[in-house]
Amino acid sequence: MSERTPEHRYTAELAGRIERRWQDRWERDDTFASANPAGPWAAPEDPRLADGREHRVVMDMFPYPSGAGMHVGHPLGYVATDVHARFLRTTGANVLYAMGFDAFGLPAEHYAVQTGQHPRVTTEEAMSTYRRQMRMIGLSHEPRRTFATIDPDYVRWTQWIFQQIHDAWYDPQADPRPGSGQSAPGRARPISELVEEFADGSREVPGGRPWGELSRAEQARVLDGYRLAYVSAAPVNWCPGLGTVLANEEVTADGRSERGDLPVFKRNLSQWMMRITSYADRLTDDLDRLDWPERVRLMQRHWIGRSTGAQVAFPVPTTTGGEASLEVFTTRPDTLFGATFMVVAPEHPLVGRIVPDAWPAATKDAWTGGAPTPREAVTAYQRQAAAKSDVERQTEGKAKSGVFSGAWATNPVTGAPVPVFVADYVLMGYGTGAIMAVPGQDERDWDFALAYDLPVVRTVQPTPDHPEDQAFTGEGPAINSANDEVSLDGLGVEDAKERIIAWLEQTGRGRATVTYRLRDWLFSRQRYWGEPFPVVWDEDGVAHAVPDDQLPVTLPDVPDYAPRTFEADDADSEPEAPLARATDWVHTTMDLGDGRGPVPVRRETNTMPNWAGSCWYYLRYLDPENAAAPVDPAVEGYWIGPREETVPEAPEGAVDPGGVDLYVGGVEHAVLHLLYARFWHKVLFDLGHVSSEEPFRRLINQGMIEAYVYRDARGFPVPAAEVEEHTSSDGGPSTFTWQGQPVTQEYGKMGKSLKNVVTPDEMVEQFGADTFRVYEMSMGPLEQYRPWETRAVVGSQRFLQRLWRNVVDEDTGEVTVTDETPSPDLAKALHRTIDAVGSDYAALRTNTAIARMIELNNLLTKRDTVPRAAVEPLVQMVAPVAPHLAAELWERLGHDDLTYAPFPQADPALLVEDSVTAVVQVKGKVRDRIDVAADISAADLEALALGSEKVQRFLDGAPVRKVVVRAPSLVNIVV
RNA sequence: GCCCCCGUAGCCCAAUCGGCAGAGGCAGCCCACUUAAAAUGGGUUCAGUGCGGGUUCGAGUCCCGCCGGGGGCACCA
Repeated sequence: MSERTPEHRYTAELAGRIERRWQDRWERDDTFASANPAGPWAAPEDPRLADGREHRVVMDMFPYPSGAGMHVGHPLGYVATDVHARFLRTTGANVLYAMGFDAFGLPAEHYAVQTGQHPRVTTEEAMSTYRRQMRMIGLSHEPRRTFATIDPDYVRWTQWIFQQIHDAWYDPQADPRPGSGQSAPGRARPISELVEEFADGSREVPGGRPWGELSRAEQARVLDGYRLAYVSAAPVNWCPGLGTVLANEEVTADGRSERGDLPVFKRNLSQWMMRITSYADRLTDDLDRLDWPERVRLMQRHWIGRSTGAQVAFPVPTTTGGEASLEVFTTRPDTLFGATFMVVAPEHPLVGRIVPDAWPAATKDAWTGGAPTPREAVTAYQRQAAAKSDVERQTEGKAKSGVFSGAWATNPVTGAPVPVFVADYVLMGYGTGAIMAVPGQDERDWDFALAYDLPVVRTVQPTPDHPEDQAFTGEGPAINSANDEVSLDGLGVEDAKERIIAWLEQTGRGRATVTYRLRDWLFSRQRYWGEPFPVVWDEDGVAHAVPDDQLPVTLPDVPDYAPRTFEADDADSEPEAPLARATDWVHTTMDLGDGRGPVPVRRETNTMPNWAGSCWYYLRYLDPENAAAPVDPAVEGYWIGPREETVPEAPEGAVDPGGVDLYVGGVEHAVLHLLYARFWHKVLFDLGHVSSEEPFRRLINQGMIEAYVYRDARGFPVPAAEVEEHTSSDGGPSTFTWQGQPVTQEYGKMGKSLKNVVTPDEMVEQFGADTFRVYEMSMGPLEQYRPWETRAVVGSQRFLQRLWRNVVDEDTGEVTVTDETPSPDLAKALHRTIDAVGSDYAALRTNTAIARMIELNNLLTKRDTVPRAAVEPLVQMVAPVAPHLAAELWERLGHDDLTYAPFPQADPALLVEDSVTAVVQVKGKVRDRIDVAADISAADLEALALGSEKVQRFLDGAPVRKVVVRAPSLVNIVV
């Protein structure tokens, strides 16, 4: 700083002093504490809980604290929610704004392995960096509501919720809970109610034997078929390079791990699953009742992938002389007459029972794969398919391979024999794992029919211009679709579907059905740094919940917490849980409360995925110190219970699902965290623990702040901060150099390896936190991606400096405002600004709010004196974005804390104009402007416009055909 | 291949219902202050809205077709 800088100029240095002072004061005074109506913090006398006062829960997706700390992109959403929370406090609402940490997970474990420290130590360090940075930029989180997912008290309730889910089953016939907005039956119920129904015979036990005759282990196995959290040996995604199994949502389309980009293999492993598929309908339907970005709702709908169609039975003889029923799922039952062959997945369980000893007479050479018998052909094909990784299947593209099973099924509508093929383009995990192939109307089936010389029957009339050599997947009248009992000929696709389903149901050959792309959620991981399952196994191999008084089950210390990883493509490796190494911890005795007394047990050694902690943290913010429940029901109902009014675009008559009022976070969680959390929340709703049906009522995806990357001639990134720009004189594009060498510019993410990271710490140091906040908020709409440009930050600093100077003399530090009454023009400008800024804040249009405030501030700057009555409301308006500066000015202006000072009210009388400038157009082009009274009548305005000299000149005597008048602003004359 | 989002000054962005293309910021240029520079203050230049059609009295905004950028899904029967 030069000695010539005025002593009281709003510099980064002064800003820093002001900011630290107010941060200390807010902390000391507990300024941002919100009021709870019940639970351990009940404060019913708090005025904010009075009738008619609003309440709002505002939150961000909590961070996963990495050792590197935040760069300027991370706090974008945090600043936006902070601005909104601060604004809402000035409207009198009880505002809950809190932040915690998502602290379990693989990166923390990796980082810990690298640094040789326990993950808890490195995680705590990272969290304290984040806390420092969040305090530094003035986020108004409520300190007493913070926690981390690794806190034992939090883990205790995560484990408790797991047990609730484990001890529940989904009854598709059960009535929804009262108050629910569900349109169809279905609800989770306690598993004890299922046991009662089995025991008293009101529900048949699968397998047919009476419940009492089943052994403990047999009963457990039956219940596993119902529990919402269960152990299954189904094929799962095994990632040897990470040493853990992964959920479908964590595997990319090309069969690699989302984290680390390593190969993933399908393996049959015994793992914990969550029965999220039971909620598929509600998870799809209830999206309509949420105020979420359309693309996120679309992504969830696609992920759940509900499709309606029919299940149809094709009879097929078995090798033992009997008859089996090969069930297929189709979305096009109207094309059943064109089903000329069938395809089953290589893993289909029926394959073993239908493959004959010898090739039947009609077998074509191309069908056998060169094998002497069907059994050999099928076995060879199965082996070949199993050895293929998903990556290989991908690279093979759409070329169809397969082999004839030797079996002929019967098309139930035509009675014709159809050959059954085994091919890997049919997936065991979708539908029934078997399809009826209709080459005439399906491209994949067409390709297969072509490759294996199979007949094609068109059952939908193609359009005249449709090529002969392609499947026709469009709409058209049915053809070739009749038997003695039913005819679809001439019907459109929808009508044909309806008629054939009716016939199938009448004759017992099939039924309408719904199928989903969504699979159950694989919930166990082979890693150390996660929540231990609150589960032990007894000597019968039965899983038991750890009794409630022994929660939380805490992580044991192990000699080596690193996951056991393997060569990335070692598909045959076996997962190995790090907790299994803590043998003293694993083998213990426990009284399971079933009358047996203490028995030897083995602890579950898998841990939960890190999604577990983020599935319910928003609930814990509401009541973080409750020792009796995850959240007091009265507290939950107050904060996030259903509202009277629905979200803006909810369907007519919908019931509001409740949930957090504003949730801001990245779109990368569209089908992971956001789907999982919705699922848990619905289970908790069904079991009566919460009154809301959804966790997040309104969601906004904040955009990402990106940055330019500069590369030298070798393509290596150079430090972006040291690059010099050279503008060209002829208006062409700029060139860039680093240390005299030419470098290229590209646009991308901010990252350490790209040498373009800018940290909030640097920005606060150079400009102050308020300037940093104003800059981030003025860059554009919250949802937008935008490039960071450090040299542009000075614009925000100038704004705050000018505001400061409008109140405080830079040389003396004296407050200079006057008590004069603002001129009518200034008063109008002020009230228009108040009106616009208020609605902009409410709608989270902070960028335009800031532009309005700059405009008003520039107006004040031009004046010789600044009236107190004009600048005080401006200080209040600026407070959400620049809270420290505003608090300081507010105090210097002679007031107390402004956190809860009511937002300025616009005087409606000052919003209306006495006169306006009306535009007169001739044929849509502006030809004149005239000042008219704001309440001028259409007829008067038209007369004025037609009388305009300029207009007459442009009309040039041409007859007027039509005059469009939009009083008082516009007239358009058409000739 | 299918689906979704976005293209407005050199750059970031405004423009409630279809009604004057410009609120705000950066950069550039000019001026003041300064021995000078920085900082600060004042002023100012700059686009007809990616391209081509259409609807309309009137289109950045609505419709159709392209082009470019970003994202999601991808043998899902």
